[in-house]
Amino acid sequence: MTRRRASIYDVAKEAGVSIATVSRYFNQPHKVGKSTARKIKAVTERLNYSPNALAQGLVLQTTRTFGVITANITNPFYGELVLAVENTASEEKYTILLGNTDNRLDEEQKIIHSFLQKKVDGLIFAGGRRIGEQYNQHILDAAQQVPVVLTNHSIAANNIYCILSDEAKGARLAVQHLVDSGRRNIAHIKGYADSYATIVKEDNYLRTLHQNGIEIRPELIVQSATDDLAGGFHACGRLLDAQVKVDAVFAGNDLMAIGAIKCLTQRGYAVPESVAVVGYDNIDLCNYLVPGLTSVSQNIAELGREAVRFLSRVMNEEKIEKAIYLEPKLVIRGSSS
Amino acid sequence: MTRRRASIYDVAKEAGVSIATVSRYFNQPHKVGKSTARKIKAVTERLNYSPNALAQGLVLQTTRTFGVITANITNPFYGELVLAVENTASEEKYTILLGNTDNRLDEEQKIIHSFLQKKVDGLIFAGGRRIGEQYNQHILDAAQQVPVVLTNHSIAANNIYCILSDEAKGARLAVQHLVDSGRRNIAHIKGYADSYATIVKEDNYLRTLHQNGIEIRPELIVQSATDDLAGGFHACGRLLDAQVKVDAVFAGNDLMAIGAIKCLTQRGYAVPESVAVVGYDNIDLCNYLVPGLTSVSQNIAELGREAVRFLSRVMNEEKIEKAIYLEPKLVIRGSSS
DNA sequence: ATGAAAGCGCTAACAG
DNA sequence: CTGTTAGCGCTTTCAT
Repeated sequence: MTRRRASIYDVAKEAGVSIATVSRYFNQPHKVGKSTARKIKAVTERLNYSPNALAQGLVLQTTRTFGVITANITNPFYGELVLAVENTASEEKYTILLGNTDNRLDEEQKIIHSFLQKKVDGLIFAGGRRIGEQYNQHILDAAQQVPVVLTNHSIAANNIYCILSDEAKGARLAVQHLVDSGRRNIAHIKGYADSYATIVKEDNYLRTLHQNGIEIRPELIVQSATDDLAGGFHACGRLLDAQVKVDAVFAGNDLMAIGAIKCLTQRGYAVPESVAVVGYDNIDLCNYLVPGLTSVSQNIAELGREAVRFLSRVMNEEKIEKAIYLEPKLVIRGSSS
Repeated sequence: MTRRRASIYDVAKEAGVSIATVSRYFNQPHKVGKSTARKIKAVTERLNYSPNALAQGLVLQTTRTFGVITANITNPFYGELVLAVENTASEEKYTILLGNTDNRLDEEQKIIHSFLQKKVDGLIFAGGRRIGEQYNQHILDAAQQVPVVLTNHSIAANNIYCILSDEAKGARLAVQHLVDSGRRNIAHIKGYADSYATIVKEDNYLRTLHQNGIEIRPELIVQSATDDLAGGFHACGRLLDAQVKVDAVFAGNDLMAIGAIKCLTQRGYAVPESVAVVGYDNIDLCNYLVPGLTSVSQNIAELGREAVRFLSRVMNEEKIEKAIYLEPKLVIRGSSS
């Protein structure tokens, strides 16, 4: 049923040449005689031969495989990111191993370990990272063995490359927009407390309010248990339970924003009339919600493309910068105007 | 910077034993003496050694890697499916390679080829497959080498296993629900014309109308160019342009339904008051839309889990059925009542 | 309980 | 232009 595939020996024997010549036929065709090449080609096709990547990997010390580690692939933000990564990788003849951490450190460690054992040529951490030494150590360890790319997270170390969209600016754009629309009671739904992105966003939420001379009210900042639909929904519920005056919500990402809108609507608040909502990430879905969701665009496709580029340039031993920055952009839709 | 990792030889030398013993320590620990084991353990930790999976794969003829091929990972349906697959695979110590075909046959072929070359132990096709011989041939070829699992698509052949949710029944549930709610002008937005799922759904849409004595009007069936948000939006636009009387829409999947709702709302139709909308897949998002989206549930998590189970049971040479069926379930929400 | 050696499939000197 | 051979890192008989 699953019979052994032809090996390079089978091809060599059938074609009446040595395995070295067969190998050359695939890797340095110009070094093979015309007629020999023809023979090998014929046999290759007849036997449906193609080189065993495991054996190649063993001798070449490269697998043309990248490991992609994501927090939650069901979040379209990561879906779009992984898509871009896969597409770019595929163009450059790389393949990707996908791991999902579910935001759990032990899972992440297991995945890294298994990817390294499988000899990936590089690792891409697709966002969602936490801050704190314990979260960095195994990244640093991994970087001892393969180049590592971090998206929206920064660790300064050898062999670690970062792609940062300026989330500080993004958060300011979002909050300033709400202020400019006349909102003064702007709540903030935060993602994971110890995530880099969360801290930056909250910081700039506070900063922007302050700059506009708006009083900061701690009760307007709610922590979401998870950074997804359910998280946003429940966080918003707690906000409203507290009976504070709210006329706008800035959520840490689009899913939480959508969850918040659901909650607001259920409780009779009109969006955007009584409460304006702004999300973050600008996933494709924002365009198709009713009303459309105002959000901060991260240029997800470019994020993914650059992640792969970093790695493949390291592979090619090109000289490269340690980090690049992508500009965020506010996209205004119906949920806030 | 990326220095060579310790090999089994390094460990053997440091521990003063042969490589065979080190290998046994990892694979058949009971065959290794207590004190020898202690020595090896110490060296292993000091050298941070772990076996090279490439070399293991080469000799063991198994990689503990499955290839997962998806049409469009940004669709949360596939996201949730891949999540379930990844989780289950991880539990069973497997790792997954992810490929995205973007619904293109040539891409699919390239991915299959590359996965087989990397010696995956099995292949999972996560939905979105087309009908037609040219779409089946390379699946059949692949099944010559590794077990193949198809979700929501059926090919009867050796080494191919199918997980089918009864989409015929699902479609009937959806349409019957609309009929029962008093709708008589039920439109259908179809996905890719040559996809198995599309054909089954349209067929049962027609059948259900017929059984209820409702006249079938071909102009109520619109073909979407892509089975995503934009596709649903534009297909619905064409439907409305035609000025036909419509009081309900059954879309081939949730994304198309969401796109349709956006279109309807933009043009002043109230959902569900003037037009009811039902989707398919019941992605998590359905719960959080305003109004909630009525949809047919596929039990995505079970779909993914079973896919991996099939493969791992084949690996363990267990006897297994060729196909299993999952029951669909209608989940009624605000978009239709 | 342990070691020697063959072999998994391939690439890259090196020699001719 | 082509063949021989060592070696990538590992598992597994077969001896001892």
